[in-house]
Amino acid sequence: MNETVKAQPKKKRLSSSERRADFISKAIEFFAEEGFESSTRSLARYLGVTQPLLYRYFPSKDDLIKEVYQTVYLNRWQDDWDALLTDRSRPLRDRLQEFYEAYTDAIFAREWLRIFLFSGLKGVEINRWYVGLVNERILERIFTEYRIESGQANTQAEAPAATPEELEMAWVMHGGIFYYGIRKHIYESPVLEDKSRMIANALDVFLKGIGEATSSQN
Amino acid sequence: MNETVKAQPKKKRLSSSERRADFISKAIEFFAEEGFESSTRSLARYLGVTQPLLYRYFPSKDDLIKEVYQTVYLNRWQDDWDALLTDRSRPLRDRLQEFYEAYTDAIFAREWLRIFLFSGLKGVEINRWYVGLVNERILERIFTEYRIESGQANTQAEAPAATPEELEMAWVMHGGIFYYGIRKHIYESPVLEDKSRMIANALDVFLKGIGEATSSQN
DNA sequence: AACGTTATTTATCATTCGATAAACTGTTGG
DNA sequence: CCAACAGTTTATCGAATGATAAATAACGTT
Repeated sequence: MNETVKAQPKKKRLSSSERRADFISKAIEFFAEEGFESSTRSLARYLGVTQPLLYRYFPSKDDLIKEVYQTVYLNRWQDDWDALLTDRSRPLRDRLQEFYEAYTDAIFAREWLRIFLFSGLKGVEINRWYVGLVNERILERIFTEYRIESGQANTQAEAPAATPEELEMAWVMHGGIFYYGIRKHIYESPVLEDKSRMIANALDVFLKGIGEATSSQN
Repeated sequence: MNETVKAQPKKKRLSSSERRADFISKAIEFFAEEGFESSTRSLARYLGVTQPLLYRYFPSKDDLIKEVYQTVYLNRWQDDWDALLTDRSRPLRDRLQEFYEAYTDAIFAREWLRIFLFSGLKGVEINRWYVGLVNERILERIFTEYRIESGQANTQAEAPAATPEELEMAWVMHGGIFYYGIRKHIYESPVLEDKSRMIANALDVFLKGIGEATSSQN
C-alpha cells in the first residue's frame, strides 16, 4: 500500500541563514494576509515547521514583526529613480509618467499594500518615515523640477520651495494614484485595467492644474 | 485610612436599551483605536463593566462587531446630499464643493476612517457595499451632471454613462481627497489645514481635466 | 563509522482568550 | 415592605496564546 509512499517530505534541514531568510520572506506573505495579530502557531504551520523553532531565530514575536517591516519597507525605493526624476533632458511629464509606472509596479502588490496599511493603523514609526520619504523624494521634487522646466528657476538651489498648498495638491494626486492600488488589491474592486492610462490622466490633470491654481490665489 | 472613601461610583444600573446603545457607541471608539482583535475583557474594562455582561447583550464577539459595522456605516450618508448633487439651478462646481465639504466633515473622523480601513483589510462585505455606494451616488452622478451642464444631454436619462476611464479619473480625485483624511487622522501627518481649499483645488483640477482628457483620446 | 555540533521537535508552563452558569443586587409594582 | 423580575458580578471552563527547556535527529568532520 505504500509503493512510492509520497515520501514524507524528508525533513530537510536548512542552514541557519537560509532558514532565517525563508522565515522572513514567508512571514511577510503570512502577516500580510492574516494580520499581525495572528498567532505564531498558525505562522509556523504556514512555514511548515514547529512553533518553537521560530524562537530559535527571533527572540520574540515583536522582533520578528520588526524584521518583517524592515524587509518590506527597505530597498523598495530604487536608487535610479532619483536620477530619473531630475533628468532635465526630458520633459517633466515624461519623467513622472515613467516614474509612477515603475513606482506603482513596485508597491502595487497585495503584500506591500496590506502591510503598509496594517503598519499605518498600528502607528509604527517606520510608516511615518515612509510618508516623509514620499514627501521629500517625490512631491517636493516635482515642484523643484516644475519651476526649473517652466523657467522660474535655473538651478535646484534657487527654486523656491513648494508652498503647503502646492504640496497638498501633489499629495491629492499621489494619494489618488495610491488609492487606485488600494481599490484594486485590498478592496479587490474592479478598476480601469490600463494602469498607465490612469497615471497619464492623473498627471495630465495635475500638471495642468498647478499651472493655473498656484497663480490665481483668491 | 479610609476617610471619604472616594465613594465607589455607586454602581449605576441602566435599562437594557440604554446599556446596549452605550455599549455599541463606546465599542466603536474602542475597536477603532485598538482594532477588532482586541479582547472582550479590555473592552469591558473600557466600558466600566464586567466582561460577561457583554454576553447578556450580544451572543458573541462577532455579533457585537457586526453591530459596530452597521452603526458606523449606516446613516453616514445624508439624504439631502442626493438633492444637492442634482440641483441644476447651481453650477456643478459649487455643488461639488459643498458636497465634499459636508461629506468629508462626516467621514474625516478618526473613528470612522480607522474602522473603514480595518473592515477593508478584513474584506468584509459591508466595505464592498460602501465602495459601490461611492461609485453610484457620487462618481457616476458627477458625469451625468457634467453632461447635462455642458449641454451634451438634457436629461439624466439620455446622458451617456461614464466610461471606465472617466470613472477612474473621478476615483483618482475622490481617492486623493480621501487620502487627505487618512494622512491627517490615521498617519497624523501635517496636512494643509485649509480643507476647503484642498477640496477646491482637487475639484478645479479634476473638472478642468475631464473637459479635455475625455475628448482627446490617443 | 563514531563523534560532536546544531537544526528541529516534543513536552510543557503561565496567561489570556471567548464563553457559560450561577450567585448577587438594584429596581419596580403591589 | 416585600416579592419578582431584570441588570450585573463572581467563578469557572476549555481552548489558544507567547514563550522556555529538554529531548531528538540530521549533518559535517575525522
